Formats: sequence, C-alpha cells, structure tokens
Amino acid sequence: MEPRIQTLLSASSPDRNSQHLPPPAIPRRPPLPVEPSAVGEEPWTNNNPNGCNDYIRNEHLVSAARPQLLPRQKSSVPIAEVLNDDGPTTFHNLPPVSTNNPPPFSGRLADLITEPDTQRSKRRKLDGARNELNSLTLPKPPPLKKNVNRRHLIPPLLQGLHHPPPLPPQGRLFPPITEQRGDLGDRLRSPVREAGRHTDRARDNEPVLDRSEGNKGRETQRDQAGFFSHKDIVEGGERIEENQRKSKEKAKRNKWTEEETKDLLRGVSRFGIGSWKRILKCPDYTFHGRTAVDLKDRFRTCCGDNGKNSNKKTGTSQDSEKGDKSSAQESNGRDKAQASDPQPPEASSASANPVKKAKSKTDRVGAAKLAELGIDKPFEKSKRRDRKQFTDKDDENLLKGFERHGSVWHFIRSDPELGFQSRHPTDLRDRFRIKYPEKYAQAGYKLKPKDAGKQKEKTTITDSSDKRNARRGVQDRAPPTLTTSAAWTAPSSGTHTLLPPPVNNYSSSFDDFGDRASEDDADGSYSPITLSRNIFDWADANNYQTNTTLPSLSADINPSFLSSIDSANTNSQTAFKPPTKGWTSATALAVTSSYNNTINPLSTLQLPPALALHSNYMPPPPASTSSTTLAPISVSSARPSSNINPRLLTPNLPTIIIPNVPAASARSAMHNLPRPAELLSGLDRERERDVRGGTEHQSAVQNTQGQPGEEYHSRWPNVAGLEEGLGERSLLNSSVRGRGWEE
DNA sequence: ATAGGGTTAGTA
DNA sequence: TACTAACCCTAT
Repeated sequence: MEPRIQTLLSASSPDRNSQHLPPPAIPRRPPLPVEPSAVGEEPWTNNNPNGCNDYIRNEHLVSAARPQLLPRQKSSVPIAEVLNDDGPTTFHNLPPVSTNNPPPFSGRLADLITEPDTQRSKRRKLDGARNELNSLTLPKPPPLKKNVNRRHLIPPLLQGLHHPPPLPPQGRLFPPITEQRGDLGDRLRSPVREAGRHTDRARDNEPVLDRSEGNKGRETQRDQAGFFSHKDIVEGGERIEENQRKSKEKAKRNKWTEEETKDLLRGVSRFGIGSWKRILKCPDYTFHGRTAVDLKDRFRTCCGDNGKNSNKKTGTSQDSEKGDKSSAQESNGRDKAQASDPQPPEASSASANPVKKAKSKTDRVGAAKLAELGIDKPFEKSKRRDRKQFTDKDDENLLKGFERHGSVWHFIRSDPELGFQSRHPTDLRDRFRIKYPEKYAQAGYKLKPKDAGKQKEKTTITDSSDKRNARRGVQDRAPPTLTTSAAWTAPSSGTHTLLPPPVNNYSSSFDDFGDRASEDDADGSYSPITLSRNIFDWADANNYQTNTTLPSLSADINPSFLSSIDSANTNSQTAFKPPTKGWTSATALAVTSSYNNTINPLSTLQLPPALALHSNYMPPPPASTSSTTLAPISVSSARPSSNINPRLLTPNLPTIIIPNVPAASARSAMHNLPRPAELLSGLDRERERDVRGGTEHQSAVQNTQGQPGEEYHSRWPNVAGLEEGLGERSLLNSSVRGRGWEE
C-alpha cells in the first residue's frame, strides 16, 4: 500500500504543489484571542464562501491515504486548479500537502478574500519550492497534529474525524454565502460553534462538524468505505434546495378528491372527530400526501365545526381573566353547546354556520352523501379534554406552585390554593415549560427543541461572558455574575443567602486555569463539560461510594468515560452518555480532579473553570441578594446523602453529598459544578458546618445570614458540598450549598 | 408519577 | 399553511 501511495504522490505532488497549491507561508494575522475565528475554522459549514474549497484542499489528504479510490488525482491538472479559475475566491490558503509547521489560518473571512495578489504569488513560489521538497520525502500523509504540546483538558475524541470528505461532484452544492454580516457573526459566535472547535486542530485535518443550519453539532460521518457519506456532507447545501423544492411542492395546491373526502368522512365516522392520525394511518383509506392537520382542516371545511366536542360544557371559561381569552373560550363553549345537539352534521352546520356554508358550499357534504357513505349517525366526539387556556392567574399560581412544591406537578395540581384540580399534572408541566422555559430548563428538564432554541440564545450571552471571566483568571475577576435566566430558579420565599466566594490566597493556585482557559479560548475549543445523569445510575450499579479514594477512582476511570467527556466537551449540547450507566457526582468530580492532576499537583482542587455537570435543581438564590454574584453550583445524585458519614470521607477527595433526585430526571438533567475559585472559597464556613456536627443532611441547611439550619421543605436540593478533608476545612463555601433537603 | 415525544386545536 | 399551545400517549 505504501509504495503505491508513494508512487502516486511523487507522480502528482510536485506538479500540483509547486504550481497550483500555494499555501500561506506565514500567518497573516495572529489569531484573534477572543472572537471565534471565522469561516476557515469550519470548512464544512455553509459559511464557507466557496463550498468546494475545502473539498479540494482536503482532497490531498484523502487521496494520500486512499489514492486508489481517487483515480482523478492522477490528473495532470489538479482539480483544485481548475476550480480555482472559476471564481474570485481562490485557494491560495490551501495548505501544503505536507508541512511540518502548517501556518495557522487566522480564520477570518477577510483573509480569504482580501489577500493581495502579490502576496499570493509570492507565497506560491515559496510554497511551491517547499512542497517540492516535502513531496519527495513524505510518503505518508502529514501528521495530524501541529501542536503536540498543547494540553488537553480532556483527551480529544474527534480528532480522527478531521479529514474532510472527498465530495462527489454533487458535493459542490454548498450554497453561496448570502447571509448578511450580522448573521454570519452571530453564527460564528454561537456557543455550539465555539464548543465544536478544537484547540489544536490542524486545520485540514480537523473533525468536520457539520454546522449548517438545522444540523448544528452534528458530526459528519464516514460510510463503510471510509468516505463521508454524501448525504452528510452536502446535507447543508442540499437542505436548502430541498426546502426550496418543498416549498414549491407546497405551493401548488393539492385539491381534495371526492374519494379522499369520502374516506375522511368514513374515517371520522369510524374513529371519531379528532383522531386524524388514526384515520390517516388507517390502510382502509387513501389520502394523497395529507397530514393529520390536512384532514382536520378538510373536515372542518366540509362539515364545519359541527358534530365535534359536543361534550364540551359552556362556562369552561370560569377562570378566564383575560378578555380575549375569555371571549374565545366563551365562543368556543357556545359552539360546542350548539354542536352538542346530536343532529346530523350537515343539519347542524347549516343552522350554526350559514356564512361558512355559503362560503364553501361546494365543499359541503350533505346528509344525503353521508348516508350514502353509510354514515347515519353523528360523528363521534373527540375524547380529548376540553382545551382550556391558562390564564395569567393560572400562570401566577403555577409559578407559586413551582416555588412551593418544586417540579412535583401532581403536588401543584393537588394544592387547593392553586386551583389546578381540573388540570393534569402534565398540563401544568407543559404550561410551565412554555411560560417559564428558563426555570423549566434549570430545573433539569429538557425543553422542547423550539423552546430550547430560545433558551440557548439567552444562555449564550452568559456563557460567553463566563468564559471571558475565566480567561481573566481567578485572581482578578469577580465570580461570574449569573443572571436569573442562567443560574437560578429563585423561589421568592427563599431566605438563604449565598455569598459570593471571597477571593483568597488559594486563588493563585488556579492561575493555570486562567491559562488554560485562554489557551482553549484562543482556539475556541473551551466549553463546559456536560454530563448525563446516567453517571449516577452507573455509579449506583457499580456501588461506588462517595468516600472512595481518589487514587482508586483514578484507577477506575473508564477510558470511554473520558472520551465521552471529551466528546461532550466538544459540543456543549451533547449530553454525556456513559457506556454502562452513571457515575456519582463525586466520582465524576474525582475523575476530573485526577485527570487534572497531570497538570497541577493540587489535584483535588483542579477542576476546569466551568466544569458543568448537569443539574436537576438549582438552589434558590437569596431573595435579598439578587444582584449578588454567585457561582453556578449544584451537584446532585440519585441518592440521599444522609447515610454518609463525613468522618469517613477520604482526605484530599472532594466529596459531593447529593440530594435525592427523581430517577427519571437524573438521566438527563444538567448539573453545574462550582468553579475552582468557588471551591476554594468559603473554607471557614465549612468549619461551621463540621462543628455543628450534624449529619450531612442537616448541616447542609445553612444560612450565612444568620439563619442557620433553616429547613426548607421543598424539593430544592441540598448540595452538602465538596469535602476537602484537609483538617476541618472544606472546599466549598456556602454558595455551593443549596437549601436543605427535606421532603 | 414522571419525562419526553407526539398529536390535535386554534389562530394568524 | 405555519405556528403555538393544550392535551395525549407511553416508556421508565
């Protein structure tokens, strides 16, 4: 294989490299330290001004590895050159086939576009000469890493996917960059994008993250033959075409045939009004590309709103307080009352909606026709409950209930003061998700994609500012200010005061974090680690104890766990899915500590600046200190902590005492571990807890504003903290503790 | 009991 | 027709 590769390389490389592929010899600009770099960073995004650019330039790498699969590489006229002639955006930034020190690309779109021709030609000569040499001595593809000294917080998992795929001809379907500057900038600043970038990516060997619109965070995959699937690669481009096709298809109206209408009516007669999906799926009926909504609309067209929901009562708007909603509700009730008259649909609609009938007379289905279809009785009513709008008062009560009972929806429902007896617990949950998406997400629930999108936008700002804070280092920064939307679910009744971690002498121990943060940030690869709650399940299953010593934990680190962490680290939106089951938070933390141990002897304190486990609950902030800067905290686990004897805790091991969490939510919710600085702060307060000598369960309830031991009867979690074990001190200040866990 | 995805109603 | 919100279903 290798001789073959060499043969091919020597045959084609000199020509190609010396004449046509002049890579930049020197970086034109230093990489921007803060702003994520632009287009060049993400060769497979739609942001690329020239969709085939990356395809071409990476073809060298691919062809070196599999020349037999790419016979066109033998062409004396490299395809890159041919294509370069096509447009103004040439491939002058193409990397050499092999260089020991490939120059970093600033990643700025401007660099791609505005380079003067003179520079271009100069570089062409230089690089041509250089590449000629290289081509003689390089039988293998160039090394993937250009900066092996770069420290990784987590071992890279995605490096192997950095090869861009050879695109088929259709692969050049990347759409032109037409988005406006602002859009591009926004996209480039997106957290997903930043998270996906990797610290020491060799640009042409990078993992290809397809971040085209609607496909963010999705990793392009190779197919069995080792190629990236065409589908994945050109998906971004094709999606647009597909959408255009779709909208064209949608544009032309698909008129209902008589047979379809008959089938619809038969279906309604059989399954009842509202069972659109069932009707649609029923093989007895034929519909031409209809959706359930189409069926519903068609039925309304041909039969009006009659015949349905006759079970609905008037006056369901008794709690409607909004004028519009109320009136809507009432009219709804009126319609339903009318519809409750068990007369044939046609007769009902005729009397109830004369206007409608006149409007779509031809579409109306008469009783005769219904009889003809064998429908001689009113359509069965929908079995759905009445749709009942949530009023402002409802929302208010819902929030109140949430503060009172947490996310135990059936408690909220049962609370007589709140008046949700007619609702189902899930109704309350759904409404809460809609009305208070931030709180919902912070409570550890998964937002629906739509809501999540909104939520992401909100949190992006906070995340990036936190990152900048981290970059500045611990010493000279205030703890990240967490906005309500980002950090806390704040029961107004809360009286706990969580103080910001004081800056202390330990802070300097974390200078390395600042360093690392800036390192990572420079490349934009830094992101919080997101772990799934499955780690808790896993830990349970494996009987991990929170007092396990760090060394043993280190020894037990599952490689795939770290890989998974890295995977998650690459994309902050990716939930960590451990291979077996979960880990306890303590385990995860210890793992992290031990991992960082390779960096700094203060192993137990070494946490990434914003290591984020997923947390189901956020301890409520103090009502009186809403502006106080607080660290994101909260660690939880699937087990109550009261059975853990603090005396048994192993020195040097951070131990997280964990409140009970619903198993279901434990699987997917978010946790945020404190940052190192916050872990280091508040040491003295921990002594207070130890002196009190209560169980973890009790001592975790702590108020730093003179109300120690206040018990909060709710589902709010208590995070008892990380037990340092050095003397009487603990790493956690009070901010890492939430409310007591009393149920 | 709950989480999360799916379905349907209503509206612009 | 698209979209949102209310409601439903089902696996856990």
